Amino acid sequence: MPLTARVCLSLKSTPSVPDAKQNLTAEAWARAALDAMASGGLEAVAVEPLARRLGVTKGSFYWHFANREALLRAALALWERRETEEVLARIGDEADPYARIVKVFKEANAGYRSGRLYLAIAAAEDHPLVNEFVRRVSERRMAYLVECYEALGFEPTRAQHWARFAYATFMGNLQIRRDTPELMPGGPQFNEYLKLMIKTLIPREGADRGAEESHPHVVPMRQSGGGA
Amino acid sequence: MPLTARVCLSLKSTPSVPDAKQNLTAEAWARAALDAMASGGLEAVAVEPLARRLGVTKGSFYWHFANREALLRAALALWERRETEEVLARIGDEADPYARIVKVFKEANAGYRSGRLYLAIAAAEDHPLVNEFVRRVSERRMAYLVECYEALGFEPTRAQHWARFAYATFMGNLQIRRDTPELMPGGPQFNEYLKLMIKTLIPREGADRGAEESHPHVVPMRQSGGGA
DNA sequence: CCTTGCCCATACGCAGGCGTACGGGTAGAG
DNA sequence: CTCTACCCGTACGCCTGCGTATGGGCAAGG
Repeated sequence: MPLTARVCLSLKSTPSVPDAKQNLTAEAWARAALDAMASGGLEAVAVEPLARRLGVTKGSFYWHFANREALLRAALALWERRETEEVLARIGDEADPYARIVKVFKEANAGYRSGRLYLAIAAAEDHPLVNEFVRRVSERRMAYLVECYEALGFEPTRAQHWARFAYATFMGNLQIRRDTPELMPGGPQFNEYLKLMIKTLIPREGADRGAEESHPHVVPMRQSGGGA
Repeated sequence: MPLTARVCLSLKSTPSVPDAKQNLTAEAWARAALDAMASGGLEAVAVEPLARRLGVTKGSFYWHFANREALLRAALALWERRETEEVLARIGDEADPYARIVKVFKEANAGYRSGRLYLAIAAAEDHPLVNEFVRRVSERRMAYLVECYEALGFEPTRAQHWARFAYATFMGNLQIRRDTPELMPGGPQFNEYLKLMIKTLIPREGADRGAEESHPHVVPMRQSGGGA
């Protein structure tokens, strides 16, 4: 009954066209698991519902994975890979630390889908495996922000404070957008809100006032051992 | 076998002493449900595990509640009551809006238990019943903050922006403390962090600079015709 | 003592998810 | 054509949680 157009694609390239009913890959299961997670949390990553959604049965699943935890591990690994790759791909080539933080901000407030997924995964921090991945991703994000603030001329401690402050604001905005979207404005109001946060969370050392529209490049301070 | 010390306490007073094995009340079930929720999320609110934890069987539960959803409703109602009561009790008598926001901040960053519970409940926004309660609580909190910022002299739109900003920071700090507690400093470092957020999130209209240690009371502006 | 009402234990059927055993079908190699 | 490896369907047992039916213990009231 199945079409059986044997392709057997490796893990490095996404099929891009699911082609109705090809043979499933482990990554297809992992992607479906992430989708389910974004929708219904960790508990939604169940073998039989996923199999139904993919149009197959458990027989397929237990061929690719040893058990449910293996699927979770694969899904979380895929998520971690996406996070780091996307972040590095979109804002990694930006030299100016100010513009980097701004980009992070706009990405964080624009990509609702990835934010929702993050909240869903983070909500299951009880699970030790999940906790491990969440820790790595969060610490990496924070470290990136700390670097940005240090490149702006802040000493390490204050850079950590500002980075934590900014990261907390990202996360909180995600929560607000998910739980009470009517409290998050749209259109020009949102742009005002965004500008307020950016202006507030990226202060210039010593002087807070001046330059509302233009964000002049700040000369990074030498910080003892390493340059920015 | 049970001690059977008939007391039959009403819903308005907590027993204060569980006394080993009294007859359970509906509120005792609701409190247990909130505890389970804070630990394991919405899925942890299961009848049989809760019964085991309370030392009884399902027979007790289905005497007090019609079904699981009724327990959820009672638990969420208890949560909402606690939230509003506690907030109003602790910072309701403060006249100065600046001090009110500061108190909100310190409470939000101090009470980790209630924050964890909030995150656990908010993580189940899929559930329509949960969503309803989360919306009410969040909107009430936001409205309170908006009032504070308006009392500080901000026009409504900017007051909403600042309130949302501050609220997002609260929520984000909760997330950070839960997911990556090692990124949240303790002791004097935390006080520095707190002071930075307070100083940044409660600006004085027009002038951002000045008064690092002393926070002078700002005269609230009349906002009939629109201030700022 | 007996009745009534409150609170709970026991036992059952049902549904859904996990993991396993086993068989079948297809494609490619020979 | 046959054999083999790969991928998946089917069927089963197990566990856990939901909801119900039913009975029983205990205290208060008569």
